[in-house]
Amino acid sequence: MMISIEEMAEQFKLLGDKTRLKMVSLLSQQQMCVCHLVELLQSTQPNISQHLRKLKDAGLVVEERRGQWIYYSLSIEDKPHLKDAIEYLPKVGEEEQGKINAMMCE
Amino acid sequence: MMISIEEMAEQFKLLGDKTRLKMVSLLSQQQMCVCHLVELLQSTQPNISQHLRKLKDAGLVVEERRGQWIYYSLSIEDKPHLKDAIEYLPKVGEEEQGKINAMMCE
DNA sequence: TTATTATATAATCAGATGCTTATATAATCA
DNA sequence: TGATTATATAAGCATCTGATTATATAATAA
Repeated sequence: MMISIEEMAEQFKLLGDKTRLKMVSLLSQQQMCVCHLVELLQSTQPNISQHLRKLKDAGLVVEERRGQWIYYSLSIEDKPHLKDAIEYLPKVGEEEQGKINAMMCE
Repeated sequence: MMISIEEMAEQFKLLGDKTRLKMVSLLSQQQMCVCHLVELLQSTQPNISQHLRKLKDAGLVVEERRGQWIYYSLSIEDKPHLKDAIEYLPKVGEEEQGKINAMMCE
């Protein structure tokens, strides 16, 4: 089934917010829980949760609970139009990557 | 110069509206003047003009006057992240293509 | 010149959007 | 059990956005 132009517009709209696009960029490198995104994006937990909800409703991310934490990961294997675009997103800098590594090892 | 994530978000936001995405889809096949888009999208002239203005401000389209008409065409050769995504846009159907051909020959 | 056609711009407005604050739910720990 | 931690949801609000209507500008035709 071919994707409709309306559905594609909805997906682009989700990427059209810099907070969400940054989230997608981070999740394209590795799965993360909400608290990781809150810290990396210097935002609030409800704000990140609400953005994740929108991404999840559109099928762009999937969640997986592990104890208290819920890990989110990108789900775009079946969305080539997004996959290509996301590959052009700037990668995180060294400093930020350091923060990510530190968080992931805790 | 690498494109920033903010700039990419701005561009995705422009594609995140179904009227504009349809315009981009049509312009990806051939250049058109405002009146063509108005007819094909069954919209009003000011509405189409204002969407074109936003696309132009972001550098996604360029204009070229020919007499009374101003032809717009897509300008994404230098934007690979958009180019790939746009190639996945559904192509117009036979009926619509017929309308386009008829308009272009007048 | 005046009338017509094509396009742009401005003003308005209803509805959508993103963020904050407060609260609820769920898992874990003591 | 109660306390803590992680996450989700709901309400409120200021801002943004897309569409309409009215008007302005520019090119062409009579």
